[in-house]
Amino acid sequence: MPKPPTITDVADEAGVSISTVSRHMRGDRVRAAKRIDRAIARLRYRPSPAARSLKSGKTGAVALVVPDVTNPFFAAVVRGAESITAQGRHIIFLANTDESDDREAAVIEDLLSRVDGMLLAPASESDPNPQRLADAGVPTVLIDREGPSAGCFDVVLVDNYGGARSAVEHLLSLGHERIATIAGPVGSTPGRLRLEGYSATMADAGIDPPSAFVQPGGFMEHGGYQAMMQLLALPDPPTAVFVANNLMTIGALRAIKDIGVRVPDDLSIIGFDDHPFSEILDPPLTVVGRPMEQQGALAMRMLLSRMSENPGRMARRVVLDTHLIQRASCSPPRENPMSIPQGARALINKFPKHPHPERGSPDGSGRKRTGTTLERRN
Amino acid sequence: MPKPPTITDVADEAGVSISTVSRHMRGDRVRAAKRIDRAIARLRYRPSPAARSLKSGKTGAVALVVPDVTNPFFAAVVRGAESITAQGRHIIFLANTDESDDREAAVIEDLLSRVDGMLLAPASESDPNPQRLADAGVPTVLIDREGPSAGCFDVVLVDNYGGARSAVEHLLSLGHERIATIAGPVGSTPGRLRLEGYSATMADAGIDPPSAFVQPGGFMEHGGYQAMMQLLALPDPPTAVFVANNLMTIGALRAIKDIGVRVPDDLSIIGFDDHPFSEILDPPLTVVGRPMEQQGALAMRMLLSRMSENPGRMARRVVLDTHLIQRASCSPPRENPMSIPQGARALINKFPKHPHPERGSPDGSGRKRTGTTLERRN
DNA sequence: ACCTTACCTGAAAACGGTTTCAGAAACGGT
DNA sequence: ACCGTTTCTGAAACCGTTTTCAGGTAAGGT
Repeated sequence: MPKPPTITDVADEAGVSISTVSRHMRGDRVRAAKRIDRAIARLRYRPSPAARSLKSGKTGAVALVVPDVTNPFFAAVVRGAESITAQGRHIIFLANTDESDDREAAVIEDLLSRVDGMLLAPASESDPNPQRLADAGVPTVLIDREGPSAGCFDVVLVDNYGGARSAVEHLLSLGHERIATIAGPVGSTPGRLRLEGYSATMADAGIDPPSAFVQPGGFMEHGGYQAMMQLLALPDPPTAVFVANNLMTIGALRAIKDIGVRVPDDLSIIGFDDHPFSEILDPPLTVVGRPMEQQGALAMRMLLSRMSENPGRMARRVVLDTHLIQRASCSPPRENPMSIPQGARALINKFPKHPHPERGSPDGSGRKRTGTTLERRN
Repeated sequence: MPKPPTITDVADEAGVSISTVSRHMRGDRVRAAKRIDRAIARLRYRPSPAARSLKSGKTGAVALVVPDVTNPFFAAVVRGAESITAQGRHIIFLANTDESDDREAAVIEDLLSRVDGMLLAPASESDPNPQRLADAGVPTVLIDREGPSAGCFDVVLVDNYGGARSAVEHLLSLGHERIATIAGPVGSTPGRLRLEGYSATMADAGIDPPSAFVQPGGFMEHGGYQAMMQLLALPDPPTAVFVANNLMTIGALRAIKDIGVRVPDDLSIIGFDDHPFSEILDPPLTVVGRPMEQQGALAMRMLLSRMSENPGRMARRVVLDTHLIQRASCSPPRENPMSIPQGARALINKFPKHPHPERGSPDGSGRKRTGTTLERRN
């Protein structure tokens, strides 16, 4: 374990002072340039980031704080952000917050003094953490979600409202009226806006959906599962469902599969966020798509510019467009109301309002659909 | 932008020397403890990581270098690793290498002096980078892939060979003989071992598959797509395919869907690595599963212990078990050879051996299946 | 030769902590 | 009251850079 060489070693080797070496590294013209380069190469010298940032106050690092890297959307954001820093001289700290304000506070506290800037997807809109960052003077760009002090931060959003609207309008145009939604937490920007988009579009169409048609799913897979179960258990179930995020869509589709409902014959489904798998589902899933990697890349670009430019500049607010990707999970509603198989109804009733702890046992994964006896119901 | 308080400010405020403050922070008994705490709270003092690591030589950070966070497997690994450090006093640098040795070298060079340890999934087995880390004295744990100097590094693998074997044995037990595989790069540990598992199991069964039954897919989605196209174009196509990773499986399924082959009637499919979507595919996908988050968590635990314990300890090599998750994408082979629809054959021929640059145009995602009459429903 | 200007250089002072060292204060036993 | 311990303390050195400052040297004009 030979200790790494310092600038002093290089200076000695090259027969100059450390100041000269330092200047050479910075790019200044220096007489001994060649000798210094040789010394650096021979010694395999790398300047110490710690010493450097102690002196300069800059760390050369950027933090990226997201609720969950496992969510393909945030994975894409990470990738997009990373693709920008990769070319420049910044590296990325990554942290998960598990959608918790407290965890987020802890994470931020940790990262605060280690970075020159931060990309943050706040857990909720009431989250006080962005303000904390502002107080500490850390340049910050919010991703996908707005904070409580909206307007004070750079932020990169997508048109959640418009996306939801286009989804619901698509369903309306197919002739659906009994349209339900599985919504995210209203405390988060996407959760709130996608729900508002749904509600407004329904209202515009002159439809006042029953309150049970808005099911909270918490942006989690099992929440989507439960929510869909609730919808299917309704005496008068919807003919179409707009599921407001990718994870919940998986859960909802699992529920649909468990019950044996046919898509799109019995029920039309439209999700939010595309995924490679969406295309190979049967039927291929219609979704609201958005430029995910671009969202991350753009946010990182904005952060870098905010870090280098005048920091007092007005906050920028970018809203990216969504686009409807029509596949085959939506069709006109059937004339007769959908029928839920007998055995399935028992299964539905096993999932009442209260959240269940986790996804079922590992073995449950192989479960085949239940019986197929049909029972009319309205 | 009030400059953050330093230890000197705290010392002044508390009326002691900086040494005393420093000792108090470290946990030593100190008379002025209470006053110091008050000063710290009042000033919102946070010690500077830069100064700290300059003196101590420790950074409190750990690097996690993976080929691609967008791959659900690595996303899970990140999450697992993160769940371990979250409790302790380390934070994570994340970097993608895009499966390139060169990019990896650059990334590592950057990270080298900023971390106390590194978790690395090397791009290839001939990758010289782990050795570079060893030379630099950075504690390193390899994830999922072994380096050239196997045995010199701690490493957390899964039983790739056994997993592949169980997949192929499953197909054999169903009566298949014409079993093909879509393999990863043989230069990588999982690619090589999963292929070896396939080959050995076939040999044990007394079967010598034609060489065209081993299609390289490069662990990428479009590679899996092409590979499956190749297999389907064979005059005598396989009755079952073992796809050696998750991304390639998506591509393979897209190809299958595009051509209109029925699973499992025409072709049995088994993938490697489970995914929430696998369960809701039609038919649900049979896969070789493995504990992904645990793999990341375990690797991180090993790294932390290696960093704290005697660094000269023998390298540990952990191999985690895989498990077969039987769903519905495999069945006994049909008696008559599968028939490829006429129109589809033209499509197949559009994808010859040479790799195509990227996944088709963004708009291609909405493509409906080509004109075949094969409609399937159960 | 001499002075100016333009470069380039090395010594030294930061940056904000940790750690060593020697000494001061408190303590306990006689 | 004295001495030997133990516990606590502040001054100062150090970690590896960057940056300021005051020269020093070479080039250019007279």
